[in-house]
Amino acid sequence: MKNGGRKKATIYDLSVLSGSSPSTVSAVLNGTWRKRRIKEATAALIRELAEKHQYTANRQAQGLRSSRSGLIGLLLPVHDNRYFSSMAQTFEAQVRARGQCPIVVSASRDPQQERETAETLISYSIDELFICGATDPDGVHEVCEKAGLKHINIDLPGSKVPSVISDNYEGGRMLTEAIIRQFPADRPLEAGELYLFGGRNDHASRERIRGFRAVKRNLLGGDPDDCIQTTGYSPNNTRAAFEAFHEKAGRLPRALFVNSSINFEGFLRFMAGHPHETFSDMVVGCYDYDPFASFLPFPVIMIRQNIEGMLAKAFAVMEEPRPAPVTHLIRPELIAPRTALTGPLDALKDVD
Amino acid sequence: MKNGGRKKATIYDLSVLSGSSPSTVSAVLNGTWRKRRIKEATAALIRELAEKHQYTANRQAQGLRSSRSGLIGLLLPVHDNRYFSSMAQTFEAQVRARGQCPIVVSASRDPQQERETAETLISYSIDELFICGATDPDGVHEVCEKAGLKHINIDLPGSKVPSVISDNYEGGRMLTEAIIRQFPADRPLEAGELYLFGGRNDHASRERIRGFRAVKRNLLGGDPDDCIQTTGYSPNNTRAAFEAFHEKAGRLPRALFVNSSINFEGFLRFMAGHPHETFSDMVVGCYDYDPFASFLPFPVIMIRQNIEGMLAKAFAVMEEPRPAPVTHLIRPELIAPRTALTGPLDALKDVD
DNA sequence: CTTTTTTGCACAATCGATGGTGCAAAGACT
DNA sequence: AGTCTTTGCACCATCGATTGTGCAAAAAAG
Repeated sequence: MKNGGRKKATIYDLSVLSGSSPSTVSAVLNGTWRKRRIKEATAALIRELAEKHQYTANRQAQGLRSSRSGLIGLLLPVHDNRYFSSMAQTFEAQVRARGQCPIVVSASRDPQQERETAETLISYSIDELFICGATDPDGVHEVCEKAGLKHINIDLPGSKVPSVISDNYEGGRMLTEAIIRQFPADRPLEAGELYLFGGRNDHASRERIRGFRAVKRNLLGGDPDDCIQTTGYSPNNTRAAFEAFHEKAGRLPRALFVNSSINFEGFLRFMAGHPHETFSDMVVGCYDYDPFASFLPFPVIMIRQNIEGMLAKAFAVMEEPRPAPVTHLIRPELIAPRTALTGPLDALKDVD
Repeated sequence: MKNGGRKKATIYDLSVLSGSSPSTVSAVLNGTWRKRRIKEATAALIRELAEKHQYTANRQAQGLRSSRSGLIGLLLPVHDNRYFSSMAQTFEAQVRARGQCPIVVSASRDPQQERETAETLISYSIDELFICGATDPDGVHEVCEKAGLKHINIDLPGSKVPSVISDNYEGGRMLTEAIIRQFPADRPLEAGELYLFGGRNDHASRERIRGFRAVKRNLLGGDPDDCIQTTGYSPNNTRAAFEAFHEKAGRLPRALFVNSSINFEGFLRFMAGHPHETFSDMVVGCYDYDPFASFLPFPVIMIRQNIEGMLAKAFAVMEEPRPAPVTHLIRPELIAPRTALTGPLDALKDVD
């Protein structure tokens, strides 16, 4: 142990050791030293000492002085879901690439928790906030606005700042069409056999449903309201809806459009209580991609939202000086059954 | 907009407004005011003003003064995986319940990135660090130790501080036995038909393999080395191992023990290139639980690690004054095929 | 009406880094 | 040698909250 091994070195420590003033040390270590006409030799000495004593700047002190922290926040509904956790993974990589520190938190889709979480992040002087899948983006906006914090919406749009979201209408169309086309010409799907389950009254669900209805009407004709069951996002409510349907109709629809992978988990819970045969001839489309879901015992067509695309766009928009509060749509991708895509995990090197 | 709507109020602002000194305001707002014998009326006035002006403390300033930040870190290998994202979700809840702010970051299973990430967190003066699934826990330990940061290992053990991990040996035994018992008595599994794929030379893999061998030897007899294929954690390497096996043997083993859900993703990639029939009579056991994986077209027996249990234990150990650097084992749970468990998501209320 | 005690609070130093300002020493120029 | 520049750096206030210390005014005791 070269140094005391205990407390972290500060610019004051280096100042004493180098015989320079703290401000000189600071300038050398934060890169502004040329502007301050510090001699190359002085700088070299200080850098060497910093290295030797493993100096790292105290970010709290830096942040206090500059009212910036180097932290970039991502506010998620939940972590444990492939869509959002991929979002977190990709976000981290992009923030790191910009030399800042990502901080990812979830707020449970609860408007109040969303606002409180934003407040907390603000108290740490985060520099920017990406609001992903928020139930009340404009509520979070208020909080950010008041603190002068730059922010942007992802996945679900707000009205006060720019939003970057999945093209849910187009995705809903693609998925619906793929479901219908999955059936053979000699026994085609009929209008009463295609149901949508899941989602609630948020922008994403509404747009997906709009796409669903448009294509369904076009290809199959009629579309009575009971073909659409908005169950909310809770797996258990979704399961209950399937149970109720099955109870009443004596069977499941031949084809399902499931609003999200979280709703799909509700379907799994239903599956657990029913034998294989119940699902043997059905086709399921799910808005969201999960590799394991793609290999279930019936054809599962999935929509993979373009997470990298959305985040890249969001970062780009963030850099604009005064971006207009418009909504940018990013096209998602249709994934055929039994497809295992590569993901952020593949970027890792696998040491042994 | 009642206040200026721009900058955040500070204790100095409230000091002017209330006619008290900044230190009095500070004491009132951080709860130490009784100790300082501040009058009830004064405190009430200040609280009222704070409320009115939506005062929130600047955590950077607080942290600078106290060299604590209220941040509790969780260092993960990756986000986008159900096991680790559930870990993140549960961690968040536990930290929030303690009135602190969770900060979750990933370090890609790369020893150097692990250390650098820890350094970064330290520069923000985090108060505690939970090191989960680190490739080099003792390396991270060095960094924490030097900064005087309390820390603990989860999921993979280190030797310098306490560790709380899954009982991988017992889990490996349970899973192996369940796989073997899944086969009917009239056509039992034979020794040469049970293979283990995935994992590498880390503690978890070694213990699982040890459990696998013990049970296999006991129930089926012999266990040649080629029944164990440690492919690392990369999905693509895992896939390649399956391809190679299939190429050589002309078929897959009847039974598989897959080391983790990430390795299972490698198996999915293999599956994508082969027809259904290839898997029709096989049984797969996977160390990790994923709800979708549980419903694949063949029996999938899974191990659900007790995440809540591990974290609860870890928090408990953290509170001990000088905990011994021992490893605490938490028993995982065997999950039968076609099981959809509830998870952290179910704690959310689903508003509409 | 003093002396002692208690109450209620203000003052000022401090945490570590930053950046504006000022000033001595060295060099350039007349 | 005297004036003007340039170089190289030190000094000090500042960011917002915390905390040890000190000291008036009020209350209690004598």
